[in-house]
Amino acid sequence: MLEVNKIEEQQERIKESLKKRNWSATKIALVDEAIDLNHRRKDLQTEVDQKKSELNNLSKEIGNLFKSGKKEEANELRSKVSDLKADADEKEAEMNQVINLLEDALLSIPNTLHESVPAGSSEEDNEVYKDYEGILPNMGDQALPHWELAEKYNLIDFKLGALITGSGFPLFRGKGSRLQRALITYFLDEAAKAGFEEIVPPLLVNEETARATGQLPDKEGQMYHVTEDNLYLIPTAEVPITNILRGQILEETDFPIKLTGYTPCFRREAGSYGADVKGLNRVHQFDKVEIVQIEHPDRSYDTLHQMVEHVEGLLKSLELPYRILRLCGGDTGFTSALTYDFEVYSAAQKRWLEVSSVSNFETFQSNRLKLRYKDNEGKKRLAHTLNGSALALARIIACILENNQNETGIKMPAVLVDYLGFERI
RNA sequence: GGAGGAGUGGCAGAGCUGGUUGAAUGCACCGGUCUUGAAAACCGGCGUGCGUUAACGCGUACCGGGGGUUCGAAUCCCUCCUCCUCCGCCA
Repeated sequence: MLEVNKIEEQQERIKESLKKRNWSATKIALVDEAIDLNHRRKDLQTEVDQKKSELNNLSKEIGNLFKSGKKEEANELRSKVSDLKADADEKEAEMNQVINLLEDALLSIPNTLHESVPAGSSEEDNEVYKDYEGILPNMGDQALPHWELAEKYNLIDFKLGALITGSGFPLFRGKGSRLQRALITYFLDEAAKAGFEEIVPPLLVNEETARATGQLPDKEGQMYHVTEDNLYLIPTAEVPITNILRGQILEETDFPIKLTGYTPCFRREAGSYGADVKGLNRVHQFDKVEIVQIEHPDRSYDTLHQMVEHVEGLLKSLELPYRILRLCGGDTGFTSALTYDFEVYSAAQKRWLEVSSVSNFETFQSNRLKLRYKDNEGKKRLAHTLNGSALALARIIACILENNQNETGIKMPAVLVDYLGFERI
């Protein structure tokens, strides 16, 4: 959520950013509405405070009168105060109404984009920030897509997953599960080497937590909701891990805070269909190692690029063809100011699959989180939050299987061999 | 799940027969005096949000969250959450 004061100060910049996100003029008017509501809120606040002040003074007077035994006078004043009170209550109710409207308006305005974000409406307009440097593998027509390889070598059973739960819940087995576990451990080890503290967070979160990182209300329908207890299954480890810092006031020397965690991620993915959801391309449950950083505003973009490098290092070590995209305005997430996506080339499907998304949220999350730090002058300021997948497993597995296959089996990336205990499937 | 107890400022800990209590006191912290320096001692300061102000400041709200009673609530009532103790159940 953007800070109200910032909206007023930077309204032109914010409106430009909304245009980049492909917002219509009528929707952009929301910014003016928010500013207007904020003015009304301030006016009402002043009025309410005044009335309350009056009320407080009279109440004190009544107290004093009682104390000094002037009961009649006290009672007389008491009846007079009632009207004033009703008046103040009414104004306060009005103010609360305005606050709610303002809140709604603020919640529906996405983060302000970084200046480097290209304009555009959909993924077609994303900028290739770093293209693949080699020649894309050509496996020929006999190459099998990963779901066929998975069946051939008994690695993943999609039918069993569907039987037990439903489609989009793959069941890994044998060397398939082993590969899964090897990747998780490898990614966590690499994150640890890069200085990230490992976290095992809860997989269900409450409403407040989901709100603080911006999943609510924006992605309400994307999360599985346990209504009985009003808890949500996490769509990413970002949610519980970033919330670790909720409400904290940091010292400048605490930066950077680097956290990582492996969790399964649950996503309803309502509305997806076709080739997009075939095999591991898009599933309701997948595993992911997430990296989260809390940074000083002056350094958050350097940090973003370090995180990009970290992810890049992982993909290089796995010997997968990858490219990096800078997301355009229309494709950048609601909460993000700048997002880099990583895609790996799935050689049998002959398509790029997204495996990581690295974002700087600037103060958009920390405003909701109330995550601040004391600057040199002792003033409290909002910190910047960042996160990235490092990495999301399902599609990585799809690519490893497809890209490394030949007639006799599938070769495992060298960095995984020690974790796996075998070189080939 | 059942019974009981508790949640107050960075921490500890008063207040809880409703009325200068935003909150005693101690510790911690910051500034000063003293000292060659430090410690001790002494003096002063020391929460946050919102509104207002050029600023000093002033107003308002906040004593786990929400709601209620009252002219007035940290103090009374309801409800939810969390923690502790005991019982039950259980990986």
